[in-house]
Amino acid sequence: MTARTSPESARDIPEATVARLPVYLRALVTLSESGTVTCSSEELAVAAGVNSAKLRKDLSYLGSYGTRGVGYDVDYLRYQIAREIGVTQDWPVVIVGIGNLGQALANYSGFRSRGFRVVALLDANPERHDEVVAGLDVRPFDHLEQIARDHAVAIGVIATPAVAAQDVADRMVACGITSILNFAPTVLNVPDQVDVRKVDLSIELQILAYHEQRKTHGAAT
Amino acid sequence: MTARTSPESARDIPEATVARLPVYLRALVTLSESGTVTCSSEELAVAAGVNSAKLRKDLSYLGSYGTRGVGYDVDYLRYQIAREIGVTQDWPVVIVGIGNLGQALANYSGFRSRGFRVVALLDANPERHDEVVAGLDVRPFDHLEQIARDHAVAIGVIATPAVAAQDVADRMVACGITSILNFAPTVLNVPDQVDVRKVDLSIELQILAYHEQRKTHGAAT
DNA sequence: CTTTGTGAATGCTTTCACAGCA
DNA sequence: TGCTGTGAAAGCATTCACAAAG
Repeated sequence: MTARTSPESARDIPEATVARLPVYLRALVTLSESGTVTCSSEELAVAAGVNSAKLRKDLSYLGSYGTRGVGYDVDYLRYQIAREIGVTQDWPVVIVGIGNLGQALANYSGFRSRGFRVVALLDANPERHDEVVAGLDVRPFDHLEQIARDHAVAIGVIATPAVAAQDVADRMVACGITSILNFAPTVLNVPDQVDVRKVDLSIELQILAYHEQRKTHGAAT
Repeated sequence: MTARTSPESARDIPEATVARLPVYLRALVTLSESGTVTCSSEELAVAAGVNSAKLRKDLSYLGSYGTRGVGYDVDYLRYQIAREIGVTQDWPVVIVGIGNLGQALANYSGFRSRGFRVVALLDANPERHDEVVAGLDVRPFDHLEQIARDHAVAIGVIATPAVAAQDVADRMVACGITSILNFAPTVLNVPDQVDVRKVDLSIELQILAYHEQRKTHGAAT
């Protein structure tokens, strides 16, 4: 029953809205870079691929950042959303499992430009410890504890094979990491206070296959 | 009560359920490989990381494949779900954009083992056309039309930079591809009959960052 | 007159709780 | 008895439609 004397963004934002805020932020960055100063909810909605009623409802959870009859100031709204998400600061991140996918993640420039900094790459396989990926040494998994402490890492990325993922998650949790992005195709068991998000490439394809099957089934002409 | 003479999988399955079927399938494969013959909804739910009421409700949309008092036959249910999703057949897939991520996807063994076959790798950059990735030649993007026709490709994967993604999507649609998995951080505009699913790595991290920010803020005890 | 912000209505999803069957 | 399958209830999310504000 935490009595929060809340500073101001204590409104609780629905999960569905939280998941869309980064999309709005991306659209705003694009608009800003193209020199757009002001935009209506309709324009931003199109850029973000949602409908404008939903966009306005989502933004209303953050506060009243628009002007009636005019729209939103692109840079102002961009800042407010970035602040709400928490990407005005930089988040240190470790990636564990430097196979093909781990390397791709390490090289992904989109992280750095969006508030994340990869501080270490770890792999259990000693043969990889020679390598340098994306300008970082690949280090032994055992270094996790020290790295997590030194850099105050709160977010970990798991890109190992499925069998290793639970062990890695356990070790991350033991090191005080409380947010995990899991690319391994397995369910992770973690304590309640730890957030896990999963990205499963083949699950996404399977969802597409389901709908595809339905299409070719029904109409054919 | 519905008197269904219907061809059999004509029930319409809620989208939220469709998205979980691949997770159940994966859990069933694991159970099957570990020699489990029968499992209760509770056991399967734990393996899939959901609660058992949700699992049973989800399965009820497919039909009555369990036995009261006993549970589910692992292999039988596994087959029924695979059939419902449409992964008893093989789906030919093309990957466009063979950078770090595209290479990782091309090498990902989880596709082949789960009903998908990568039939071609395409890239617009001529410098890449020498390379062989995952046993496949990297071919010019212009070959898309012919490849799509020859292999009856229905599913395309976009792993290009954001600026190229819409063009690639347009070309895919023109070639008759009706399902797209998009890894580029941009919104795609496609006709209604085309399904798009997106995977955005930095959006996932941003969602974690939002919750992380809340944790370190509020309670400490 | 334009466009936001938001109650109210609608539509989905999850959870409950128990009847029905093995 | 034990566990599935499912109506009914509760909880979320989206959409509507309009009052309020500039």
